[in-house]
Amino acid sequence: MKLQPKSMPIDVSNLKTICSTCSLHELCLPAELSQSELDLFDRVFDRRRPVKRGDYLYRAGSALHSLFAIRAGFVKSSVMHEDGREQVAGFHMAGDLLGLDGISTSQHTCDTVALEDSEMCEIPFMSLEKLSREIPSLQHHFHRMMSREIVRDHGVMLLLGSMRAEERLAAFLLSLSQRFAARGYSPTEFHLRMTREEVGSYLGLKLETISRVLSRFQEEGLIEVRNKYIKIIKLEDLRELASQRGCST
Amino acid sequence: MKLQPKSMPIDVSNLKTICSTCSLHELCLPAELSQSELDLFDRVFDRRRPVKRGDYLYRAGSALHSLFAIRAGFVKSSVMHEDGREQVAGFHMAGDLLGLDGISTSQHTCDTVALEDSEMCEIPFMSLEKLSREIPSLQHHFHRMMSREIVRDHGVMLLLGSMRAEERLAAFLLSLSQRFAARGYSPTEFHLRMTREEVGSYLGLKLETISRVLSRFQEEGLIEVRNKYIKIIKLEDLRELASQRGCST
DNA sequence: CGCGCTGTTGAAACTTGTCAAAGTTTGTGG
DNA sequence: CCACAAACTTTGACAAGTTTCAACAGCGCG
Repeated sequence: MKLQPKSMPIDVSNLKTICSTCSLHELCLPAELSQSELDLFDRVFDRRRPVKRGDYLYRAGSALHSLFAIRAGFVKSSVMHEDGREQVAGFHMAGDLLGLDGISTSQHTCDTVALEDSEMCEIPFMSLEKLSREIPSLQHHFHRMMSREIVRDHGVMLLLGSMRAEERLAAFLLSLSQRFAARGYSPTEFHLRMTREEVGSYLGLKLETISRVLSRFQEEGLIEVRNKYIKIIKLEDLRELASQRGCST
Repeated sequence: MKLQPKSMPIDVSNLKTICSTCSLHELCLPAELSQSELDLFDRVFDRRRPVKRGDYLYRAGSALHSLFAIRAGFVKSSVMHEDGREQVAGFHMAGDLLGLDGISTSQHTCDTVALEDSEMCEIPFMSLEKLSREIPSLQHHFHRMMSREIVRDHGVMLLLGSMRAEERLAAFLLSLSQRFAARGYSPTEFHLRMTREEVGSYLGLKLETISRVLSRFQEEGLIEVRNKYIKIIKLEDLRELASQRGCST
């Protein structure tokens, strides 16, 4: 049995940096730009930055300089309690835009760390604002991405506020499945990049509960679990469990 | 004993519509604009719209036309489950900007309804985008307001994900207190505009739990409760209960 | 090859939800 | 302006779901 998901459809090492050739540009900030706009965009944002597992993109309290678009990899952002407890605020993958929390006060309010070796496009925020004054479709798309973040957060609030453990985990798995699918990976087989504890933090549950519910799902034949490997067997049943109450990780 | 909070510091009936004379413009979208920019802003956005208690500003699924800045009043927004359950996503008061969720897909994703007679400034979104291309400080302030919404949502996620009922309610009361104070009302005496059920929905708790915790707070002398009237007696103790884990309603 | 981190599982404790009943306030129509 | 109905709130007893504590197993990195 094959335990690894399909190999990555993007060969990072061969990619040119610029957006116009990036296979993500449909998902990412320059979506909807015309070729000439894209060229302009490229001229302004040509920074590419690899980050290793465990590297922080930014930390709560640090000044906002740039937003980061994920070119490849997997990232977690979390807010800290004063007492040291961590609440995971989101998991992010290729095409997602990070750092929006920092615009409000020009200081980041959460920590963002790579859960696997990743590659970012760094987008100086001042430049983005300037350029988006010149390119209306860029401006609009940026607004949509911020708004999408708000909608996503509402989904999480819904999940945390009114779903039981099983429902939360089902919604979480479905959300991952959809997001992987949108990026060309298998929607039914994938590796979790995060620990049970991080999943639990995100879903407002303890790691033991995550472990138990995953085991129960497996007993019921909904999924197959082996460590971080997940195979979704009965997608429809999972969907029913989550009651379609959309959550978008 | 006086059970009513101070009368409103803003006499709505005497206000002119335009932002330049609005006592909220420090809190609201045109914050940071110069006088000439403000005049320009006024020329574009002079719509003022009263809404009665129970009126919807917009509903999930409806097209985004305008954002709404609250001039006066109190508003609730909520997302609906398919099964009919409601999750309150936020409570909003004077100076808050509503409708940001609709930018993502040009369709609103939540319902927004007035909890008391209120007055809105309607801001056509297309015009806002256009104007913010011309006025960088407006553009930047708009971005900050969207970002603030994201930060606020993270605070709620933290609250829902890792605080117990008492902590959640303490944080909620403190947040209301701060927001009233910022608008010139008493930070220690106010009327809740929403029902226990709505508070519960927002905090991920049942209405009975809200009622019980409020009673317990009263027994412990932290607050005085009479129906919707709340008087905070031991602000510091409440703060400690909430562990300062900031939530911004 | 072993130590540490991660994950699994069980039993007991705790928090919150559910159900039910009664009291209170608010709004409406006469 | 009163009366009644509807909506909201409080409180208790009990049930359910989740966490806590603890022990142990497995995997992976050095």
